[in-house]
Amino acid sequence: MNALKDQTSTVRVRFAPSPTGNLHIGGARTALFNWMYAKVQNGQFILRIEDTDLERSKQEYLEEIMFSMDWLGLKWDELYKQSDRFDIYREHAQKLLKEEKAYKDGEAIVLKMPQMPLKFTDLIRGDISFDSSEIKDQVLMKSDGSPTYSFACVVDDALMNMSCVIRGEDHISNTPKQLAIYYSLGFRPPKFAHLPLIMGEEGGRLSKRHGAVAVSEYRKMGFLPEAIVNYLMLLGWSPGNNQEIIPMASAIKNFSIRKINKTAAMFSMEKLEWINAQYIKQKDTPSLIKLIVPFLEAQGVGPQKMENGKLEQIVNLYKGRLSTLSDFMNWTDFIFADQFQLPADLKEKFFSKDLSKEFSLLKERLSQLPQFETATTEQAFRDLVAELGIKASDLVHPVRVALTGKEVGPGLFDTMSILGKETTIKRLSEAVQK
RNA sequence: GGCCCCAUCGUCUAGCCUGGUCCAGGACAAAAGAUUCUCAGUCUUUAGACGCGGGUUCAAAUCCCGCUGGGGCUACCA
Repeated sequence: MNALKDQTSTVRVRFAPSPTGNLHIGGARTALFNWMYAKVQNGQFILRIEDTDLERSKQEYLEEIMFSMDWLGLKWDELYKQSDRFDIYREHAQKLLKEEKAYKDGEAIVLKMPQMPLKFTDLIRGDISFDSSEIKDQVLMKSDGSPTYSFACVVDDALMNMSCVIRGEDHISNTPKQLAIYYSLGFRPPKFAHLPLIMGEEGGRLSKRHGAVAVSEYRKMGFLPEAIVNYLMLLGWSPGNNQEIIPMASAIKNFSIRKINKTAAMFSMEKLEWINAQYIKQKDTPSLIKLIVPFLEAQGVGPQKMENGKLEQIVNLYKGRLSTLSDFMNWTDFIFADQFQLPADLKEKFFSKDLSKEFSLLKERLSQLPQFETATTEQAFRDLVAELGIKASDLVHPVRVALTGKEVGPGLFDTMSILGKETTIKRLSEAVQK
């Protein structure tokens, strides 16, 4: 009914990355919390590219950031680039100059720090105040005509009608400087919420020296976007019902900025992997296949090796043991490889004793089977070991090694069934003649 | 150094606002057992925390102060 009132009460939040690198996992979490907050409040989520540093900003990073956000499912309602808005910043700086709230220093325009209490109520931390006498005059426009971070940020947040600025804790100390800019410009500051930082496993802020930090790296490692998002939201927030695997719909339902905690959280690859494994197990096989195929292709596995029913059988068998999609490759390489080399250490461990008699008997029995499937191969195998008077496990392990080149893996008879009669027999022969 | 933020199991956290229901709950990791041809998975179980010191109070993980520890900022980077 009242358009103006509606306008001002609308929740508008933003994520403002700088395209000087790929989307960082910490940035992704900031984006996620902003996005969730917008969803809960039925507001808008804005993506603003802070590319005022012309030197370091790169188009490829910009594209990568948008791609990764999209991949994570964080869709934005509006998009801005600060490099398109230099005129606006210049105008506002000129205004401050005219009003003598700023002065020139060479070509640069510098804000006279007003002497006033610079305090705000952080939605997560409560009241925070600074003494403005401790803060020096702030450069607004650099000598090269580009705006500084704080200035562009304030002008944009004000002009874009942000209701709340949700960002990392590292910006707490920037807030008083920005508050001074808001007041000098005559703008009303938004609300602020400063998120706890994500730390690396050895402490300190999460950075490249701790391993992968870019969302794209996690994608390439075979993490699912749902799992990354799920893990990230658990860093500093909890739905409060002991739930760990949280579907987005229920996360949004339970989300509240008040429930975000203040403590920095250490990033744990192990927990991320566990969550990823849970999501993989939850997937139905056809969708999982779709996700795995690109990884197979990247390994040079041709489509002729991915026949419909076959791949489904394989994926079903290995689904429960995957932490990441790329794990699938490590488990199943022996299925897709034409050539098969038995690792020397395993050869030594399992075939120093002569097994040619057992192996040829097994080959004989297996080749006679009219139906080569899990149940029939197992029956044939068990009959044979009973006749030979040996323990099943005495033969199971060498046979697994012969077929897969690995000591561990799923049930032997499932493995045989996937390999098929021909390959199974061929590998049994090769193992004993080697 | 100055300013600012933070402090529950090894890690992520619930509880703290509105003190008693908490000899502190869950999850990851760890250990043990069950299942099985191995490993993984699954199920069951065990171990494991309120940083320290002062207050306030009949009562403190919860409120207050100090210390210690960790983190951030201190750029014409964002």
